[in-house]
Amino acid sequence: MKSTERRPRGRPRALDRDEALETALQLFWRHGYEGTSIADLTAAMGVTPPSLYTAFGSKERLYQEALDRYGMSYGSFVALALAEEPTARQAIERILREAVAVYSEGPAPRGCMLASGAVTCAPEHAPVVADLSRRRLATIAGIRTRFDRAVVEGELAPATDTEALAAFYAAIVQGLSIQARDGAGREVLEAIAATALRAWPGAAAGR
Amino acid sequence: MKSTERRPRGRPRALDRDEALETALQLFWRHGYEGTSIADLTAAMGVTPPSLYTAFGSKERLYQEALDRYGMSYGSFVALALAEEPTARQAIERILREAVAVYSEGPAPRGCMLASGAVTCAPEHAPVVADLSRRRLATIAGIRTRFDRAVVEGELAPATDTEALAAFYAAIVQGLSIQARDGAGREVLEAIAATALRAWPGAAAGR
DNA sequence: ATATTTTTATATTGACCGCTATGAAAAGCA
DNA sequence: TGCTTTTCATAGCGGTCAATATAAAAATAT
Repeated sequence: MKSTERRPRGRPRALDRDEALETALQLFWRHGYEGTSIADLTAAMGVTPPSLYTAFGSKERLYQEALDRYGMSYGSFVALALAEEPTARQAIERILREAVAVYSEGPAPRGCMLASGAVTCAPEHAPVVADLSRRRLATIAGIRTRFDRAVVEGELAPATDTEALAAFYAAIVQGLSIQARDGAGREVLEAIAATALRAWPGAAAGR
Repeated sequence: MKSTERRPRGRPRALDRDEALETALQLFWRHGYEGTSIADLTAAMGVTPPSLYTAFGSKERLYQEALDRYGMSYGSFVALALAEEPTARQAIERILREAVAVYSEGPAPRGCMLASGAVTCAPEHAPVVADLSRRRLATIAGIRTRFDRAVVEGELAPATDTEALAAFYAAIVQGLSIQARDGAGREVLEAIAATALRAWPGAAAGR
């Protein structure tokens, strides 16, 4: 019996916090931080501004929570691949494969929420840009750490510039994100990924 | 003698159109379309709104003119490299080299104005996004055309997927742009470019 | 029943958005 | 010296921005 969950004191909230956060994620993903207004958010959630503010505090904090949620759902494939795949090479292959799938999904492709979110914006929103930048750098650092492990395990040569290699594959993912939003076909995106794998250390280049 | 230039009838304009356009280019480059307000623009130009509107029509048209100017100045190196370099390979090398230099320039790196300009934004500004997308696609098409020529000239194998190869190097440039804005050092950016060249058809991959 | 607590909706807040109506200022033309 | 033409600065247009003051509504607690 779950009767241990006592109802709190006041009026029960009509807003499903989890559902509302998913709605915010979708809007921010498609239109970015500056391109999504509080009015857009409340209309899509079916609530009024005060409900949104008591639940999430501010637009900026709501955006950060949406980014967290993205990292634990649509964007989780990167960390999962790095942790689960037996080799760094296989991890990168899976990351590129899944990036193509996620970024080109739906009638209006959305790319990567981190890469396409808020690269440029007004000076007063600099904290948002800095936060996004930090998240992108953290992703690259994660890839690099996996490459360092591959060096220790003998998969990659000791002289490998793991920082540069991680930055390279991150650049590919960022390029995939932009071109997906530009409407590039899945075949083109897959071809970009395949070409990027030709740069893998020691790999034989194709024709 | 250049006396053939008759002064027009009315009050002479205090606004130097060329100088004002360069100012707009810089602001739009740093802060994007939505992140730059008319007030920002007029303040930086040292004029009042009516002067800006008589000279450029609207914010959207000013942005387009700024993009045109970018393509003929800071961004011209792509078309120049494609036209001037004797081989496609040398053209790509030069594009990557100059992209690193231009994107990481200055105290606050600006990346590529086309790649970082307005990937996501409010639905009402969809025409701006579409215009930028069109310019990015045109750049890729230009690279692809150069690659097709390289196939005809025997530099690249007839079976080369020139569309995919062009999209790949465009993705690298887009990734360079984002990471430059994120503060990546010049060495990292150069290493990304060097890694990308390892994917060149027939090239021997490094360690 | 009454009090307490929390969330809700209504209605605004001041600031800023892109843009423009109005009329004065500055030039050439007669 | 007018008269015409064009650009200029002042001031403000309606609209939207993110965020809130206020108070009614809806639950538990006493």
